[in-house]
Amino acid sequence: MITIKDIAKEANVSVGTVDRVLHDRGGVSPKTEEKIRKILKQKKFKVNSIASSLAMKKNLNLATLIPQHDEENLFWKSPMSGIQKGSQEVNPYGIENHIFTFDQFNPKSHINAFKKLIKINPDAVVMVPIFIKKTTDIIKILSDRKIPYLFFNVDLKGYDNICYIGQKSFEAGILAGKLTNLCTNSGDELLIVLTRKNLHDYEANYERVKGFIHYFKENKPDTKIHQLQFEEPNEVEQGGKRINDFLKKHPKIKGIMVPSSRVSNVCRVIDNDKLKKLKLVGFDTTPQNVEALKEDVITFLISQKSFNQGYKSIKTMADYLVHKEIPNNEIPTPLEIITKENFKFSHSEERNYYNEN
Amino acid sequence: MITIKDIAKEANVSVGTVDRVLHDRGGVSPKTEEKIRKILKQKKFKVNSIASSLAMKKNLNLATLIPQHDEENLFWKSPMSGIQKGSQEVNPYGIENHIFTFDQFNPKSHINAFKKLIKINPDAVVMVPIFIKKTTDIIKILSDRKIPYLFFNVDLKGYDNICYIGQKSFEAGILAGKLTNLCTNSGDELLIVLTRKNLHDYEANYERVKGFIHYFKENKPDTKIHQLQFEEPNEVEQGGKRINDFLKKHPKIKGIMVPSSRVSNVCRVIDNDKLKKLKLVGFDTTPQNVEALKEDVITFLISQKSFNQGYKSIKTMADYLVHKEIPNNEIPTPLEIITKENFKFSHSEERNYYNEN
DNA sequence: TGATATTACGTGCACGCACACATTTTAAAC
DNA sequence: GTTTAAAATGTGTGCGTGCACGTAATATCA
Repeated sequence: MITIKDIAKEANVSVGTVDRVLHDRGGVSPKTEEKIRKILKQKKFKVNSIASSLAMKKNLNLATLIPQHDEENLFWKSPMSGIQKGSQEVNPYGIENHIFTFDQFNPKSHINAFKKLIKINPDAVVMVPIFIKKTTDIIKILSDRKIPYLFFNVDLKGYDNICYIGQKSFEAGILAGKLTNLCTNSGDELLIVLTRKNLHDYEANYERVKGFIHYFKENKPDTKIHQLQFEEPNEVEQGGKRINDFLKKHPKIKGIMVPSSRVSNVCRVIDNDKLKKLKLVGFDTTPQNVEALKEDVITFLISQKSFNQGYKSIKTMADYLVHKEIPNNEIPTPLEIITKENFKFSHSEERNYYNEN
Repeated sequence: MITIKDIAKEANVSVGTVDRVLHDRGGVSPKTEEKIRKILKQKKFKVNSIASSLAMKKNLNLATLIPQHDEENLFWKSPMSGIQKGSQEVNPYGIENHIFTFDQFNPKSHINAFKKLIKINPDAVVMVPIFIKKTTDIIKILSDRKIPYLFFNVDLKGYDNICYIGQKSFEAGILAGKLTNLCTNSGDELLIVLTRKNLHDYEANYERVKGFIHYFKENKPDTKIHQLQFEEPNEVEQGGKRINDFLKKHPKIKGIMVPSSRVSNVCRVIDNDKLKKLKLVGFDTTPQNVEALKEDVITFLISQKSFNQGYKSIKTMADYLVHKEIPNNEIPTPLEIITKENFKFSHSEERNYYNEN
C-alpha cells in the first residue's frame, strides 16, 4: 500500500504539496508538479478512500420521500428496506438520511410530508415522483434552493433530477410479450388485465402495455390481444364475474398479462379449472405474487428488484455528495425473470439484510 | 453521529474504557461495564466502520487461484474481472490480493501455480477447485498451515472451505427443464447435448442434467429425452453431421438443452432451417452465446453471474479476515434467466467496472 | 538594497477508532 | 498502616487524508 507520505518522500517534498497536486489546488511550481505526477503514475498511487472519507467527514443531511406501505399494500416495503440498508451503510461517511412517507392515494399527505422534509434543510433529496402535478411544485422549491434530487422507481421526464434509478417500462413490456409468446401457441389469444389501484405507476403500466403490444406487432402480428379493466379489491365478486365471463366468451385466450404488481389479485378470482389452462405473466415479487408463483398459478414474474432500487438510490446520492461522482442520467435496474424454480435464489441481498436485522 | 467519545463523556469514563467493553477486552469493573453497555444501547451506538478499519489496518495477503482465459476460452474472463474489482475495493483495507492463474486442462500448471502461491505465504486463499485429486494435496497444505480457504464456481464437497460461492447446479438444471418445457409442447421430444471440453465443471454439468431430467420426471414423465455427446471444436464437421443426422432421425425433437457454456458451439453446426424450429436453452453469457441469443437462435441462457461470484468471493474473504465475519457455508448465486430482451439490463455492475477501466 | 507582494512549500491538527503504555485505585499480604 | 501486587482506568499515538495556517523562497517595484 503506497501512501501520500511515500510519494512525498520520493519527490523530496512535503505531503501538503503532494496533496495540492492530487486535488489540483494550485500553488505548486510546474517542475515539482510534473515530478510529483510522474512518481504518482509510476507508483500507481490511488488515494485510500477509507482514510479520505474519514478526513473529509462532512455532515450531510439526506432526505427521502417515499410512499408508506401497509399489510394491504406491500409494494413499497421492499424499496423502503433498500433505502434503510443504504442509509445504514452511508452513515459512517457522515451522511444522515431522514425518511418521510406519505399515503400514495392522498396528494395532501404528499404535500405535508414534503413540508416536513424541506424543514430539515436537506443537502439532497431521493424521491418517488408520484403526483405529477404536485410534484412540479415540490421540484421547483428544490431547484430554487439548488438542492440536488434523484428519482427512483417512477420515471418522470423533463426535470433536472441528477438521475433516474428504476426499470425501463417499455422494455419490460416487451419482455413480458416474449415470455407470454414463448409459453403459448400460434392461434392463442391473449388478455391484458388493467387494474385501477395503481396510480403511482400509471405511466409505467401504460408503457408496459405498449411494449407488450409492440412485441407482438413485431413478432407475431396476427395475435389477438384483448384488454380488460379490472375493478378491485372492493369489487372482487363483480370483477371476478366479469373476467370469468370474458374468458368464457373468448375461449381461445391462453395467456394473461397483468402490467401491474396486482397479478395475484387477478388470478385469485379466476375459476380454478380455467386457471390451470392459462399462463399468467405479471410484475413484482410481492408476497402474494410469490405465493401464486409457487403454486404454479403464475408462470413468470418480472421483478424490478425494488430493494436494490432503494439501496442504489441512497448509495448513488451519497457518492454524488461525498465524491462528487456524477452518475449516468439513467440507471436501469435489471429486468429479472422470476419463476417458481429460481425464486429462492434471487434477492439474496435483501434476505441478508433481513437476517441481519 | 454518535462516537466513542460521546459515550465516554456520558459515562464519566475515558474512551479507553469504552473501547474495552466494546471489544470485550476485560479489565473493567462490573458496574462501569454495565453503565457503559446501557448507554451504548440507549444511544444506539455503532462503531464507525470507516474509522475502525483505518485504525486496525492490518497488512494481509490474499491469494487467488483461478484458471486463465484466452480468446478461445472466455469463460473465466468474467470471474477474473470480478476478482479484480473486489481486490481493488478491499485494497484500502490493507488487503493485497495476489492472483495466480493456470491452464485448466493441465494439472501440472495447476500445481506450479499453487507452488508460487504458497510462497507468498497468504493469509487466506480464494480458489476454483478444479483438479479434484490434485486439489486434495493442495488443500492439505492449506489445512496444515491453518490458512482459511474458500471455493467459488465449483462446489467441491468434503473439505473445510469456509464457504462455497456459486450456483446450485441441480436446481439450475431444474430451471432449464422448466424453461424448456414452457417453450415446447406436449409430445415434443427433447435433446441434451453434452460437450467434452468442460473438465472443470464436469460435476456441475452432470448435476444440471440430473436436475433437467428430474424436472420432467416430476412434471411431464412421458417426455422423451435424448442425449448426445458432441465432440468439438476440432471435429466440427463430424460433430455437426452427427447432430444433424440425429435430428433428422428424431424429427420430434423440438428443444435442446446444453448443460455447459458451449451451447453456441452446438447451435453453430445445426442446419439453419432446422434451427429455426428448435428452442435452445443453455448456460452462461459468454460473448458467443450472447451473440446467438441476440440472433434469436438461443432462447434462454441461465447465467450464474460469474463476475459477481468472483467479486463476492474476494469481499467475503476480506470480511472474514478483517471483521472475523463468518459467512454462511454456502452462498448460492442467482439463477438468472437471460433472454434477448433483458440481456442489456443485466450485468450492470460488470459493465460499470469495464467502463471505469 | 530593502520593503512588500506573491508564490511555493511545510506543519499540524482533525476525522473516529484500536491499542500499547502510563497512571491511579483497590485489594491483598505482612 | 505500610508495601506490593493486581485490577481498573486514563493517556497518547498512529492509521492516511484533507485542509487551514504558518513559514520560506522568489519576484516586484521603488
